Amino acid sequence: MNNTHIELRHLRLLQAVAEAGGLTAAAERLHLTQSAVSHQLKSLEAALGLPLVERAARPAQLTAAGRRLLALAHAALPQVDAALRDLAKLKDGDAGELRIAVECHTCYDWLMPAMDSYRDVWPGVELDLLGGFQADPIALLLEQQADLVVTSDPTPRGGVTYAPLFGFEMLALLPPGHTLATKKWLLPRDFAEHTLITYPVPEDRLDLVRRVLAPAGVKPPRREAQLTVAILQLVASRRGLAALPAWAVAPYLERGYVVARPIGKHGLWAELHVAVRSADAGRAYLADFIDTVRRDSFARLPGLRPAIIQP
Amino acid sequence: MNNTHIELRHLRLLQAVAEAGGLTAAAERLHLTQSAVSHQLKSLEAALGLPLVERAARPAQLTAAGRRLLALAHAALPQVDAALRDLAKLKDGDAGELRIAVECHTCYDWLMPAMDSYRDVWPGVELDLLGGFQADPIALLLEQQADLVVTSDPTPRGGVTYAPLFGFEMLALLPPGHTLATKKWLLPRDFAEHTLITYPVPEDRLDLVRRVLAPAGVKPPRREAQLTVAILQLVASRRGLAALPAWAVAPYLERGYVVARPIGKHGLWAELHVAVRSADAGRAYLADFIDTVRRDSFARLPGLRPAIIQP
DNA sequence: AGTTCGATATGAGTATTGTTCATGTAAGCA
DNA sequence: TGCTTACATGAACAATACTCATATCGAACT
Repeated sequence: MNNTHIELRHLRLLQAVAEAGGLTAAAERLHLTQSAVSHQLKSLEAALGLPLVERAARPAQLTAAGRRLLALAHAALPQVDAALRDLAKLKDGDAGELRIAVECHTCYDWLMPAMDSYRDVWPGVELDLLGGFQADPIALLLEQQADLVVTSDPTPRGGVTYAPLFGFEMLALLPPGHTLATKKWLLPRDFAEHTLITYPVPEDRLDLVRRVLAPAGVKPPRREAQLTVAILQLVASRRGLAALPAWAVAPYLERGYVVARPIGKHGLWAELHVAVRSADAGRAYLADFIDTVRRDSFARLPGLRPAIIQP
Repeated sequence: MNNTHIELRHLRLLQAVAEAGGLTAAAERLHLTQSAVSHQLKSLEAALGLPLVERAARPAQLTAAGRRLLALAHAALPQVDAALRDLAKLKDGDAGELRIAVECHTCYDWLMPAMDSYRDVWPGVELDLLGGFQADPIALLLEQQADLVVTSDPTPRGGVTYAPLFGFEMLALLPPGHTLATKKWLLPRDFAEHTLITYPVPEDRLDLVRRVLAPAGVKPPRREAQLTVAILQLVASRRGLAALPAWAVAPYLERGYVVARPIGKHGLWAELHVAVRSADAGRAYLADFIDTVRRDSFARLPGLRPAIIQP
């Protein structure tokens, strides 16, 4: 009689809709089509005899029934994950070594908290963060100096397996009150007359230069700074413009310290991936680290979207 | 990577296997074939890369991995049920009236505790137990005197909807040391020379008489008693034989007060069903009462099996 | 108003996966 | 050693989840 055939899939769906704020965005996160999400939600609502999502509102609002089911999802899904983790430990053991190399300056912002959550559930894994900027971190991987690399360039290489983390937007930063702040988004020529403030990395590693300015033939003067705060300080004091990931500047935007604009009409989007040795790809503690980072990032960082590029 | 596609279905399966003590028994409870259960379990084990059930042992033993997943099931499934109940309340309201009529003397044994658990989750429903033995309780249902009837006879009647509760075995009771106790099971003629002690109901309501003794032309003398303990006392003091549901006599068997034997090689099995007015069948508080009773009974009563008879 | 754009809905077709049916195999018990 | 009970297996079938292509809807902007 009360044969409501609800499944974990439905809970994950509802959670994704709530977190992503819409069916379409949820579909991307779940690696499904928008149609699949719509159909699935509809059939669930039909089975329950109750609407779960207020379709009109944006971002999509859950109904009272939807919120009750979401509460169930929040209670149950972590338990499921924990159980699967325990099973993985039963299978492969709960110890391991995980030396992480990062090729991106701002990545520490989200990597450190993610590592903290990870440590809680895999206390047996020895976590290490390799210091210093690495020119070719993938080499470290193959030389067994590192076990996991965070990179923005998932070009296939022998013996290396990539997994996508997320896509994020690079925002152009202007001092408050700057003339360009009147525009909704910036074009390559808007950078021409300004100094570009960047981390100390080669030009071909800068997405803004490589994918936007260079193709347009714009070559602004550059000035380098080591730290994110230093870059922001230089922008705020009108020494030039910069481009940083949305998540890295969100706190400064809130305080009005600098102003951000998309680069190009659709924005400049970049992605992060992790690389591991293919031989290690099956290890549970490694796979779960990647899951943890991804989950943690989507929960913590603003303006993420799923990665699209296939290695 | 860690894409273990586990679903609530799997948890319910594992719980059924653990409770029923075997794949075949679990299949019956889930209203599936044994084959389906075997396939499903196998695919789950393959997905996890771990065996969950020790097939050799009887009753089927869970492995460490199986026990971990079972723990998850015990934690998660009640939360799911609670959520579905809340949704049902959102949909249909949380109040109602539920007057229960019972046509079986021993049913109070399990009905009262089940009503107690039910009261906890549906405090808004007014529960009433109609007293006295009813000749035709279905009539009460149609006259709006009762809202739910427990019966062993689900013959279709207009305006009445039946739902199966469970099947149970009627055991013949002998005093300890009785000659018949040497047999593994009793045959109709074994009853011929003994007084049959029963509740005060017409003969055609006694399964033993109707389905076993009458067809064999055996007509033993009868003696009636109102209470279960009285019947047991009479058997123990060698005034005759009786037949009662296995669950009703289990505590007395443990203490060796009486001895029980199956009736016929395969035992005499009876079933209980509930009847509600078809107009009410959709009401959430009613449907959930039936679920509660069924769950509660299987958890509490020994030797149950799913009902087979279709109304 | 009309147009455009982003988001959701829908219907038909396909793919996947769950279930049954009909057997086969292994282990426990007279 | 047969008999019985429980589980496994493979092929056929059924259910259902997903995608593709397209329609509809609503808000924002001329």
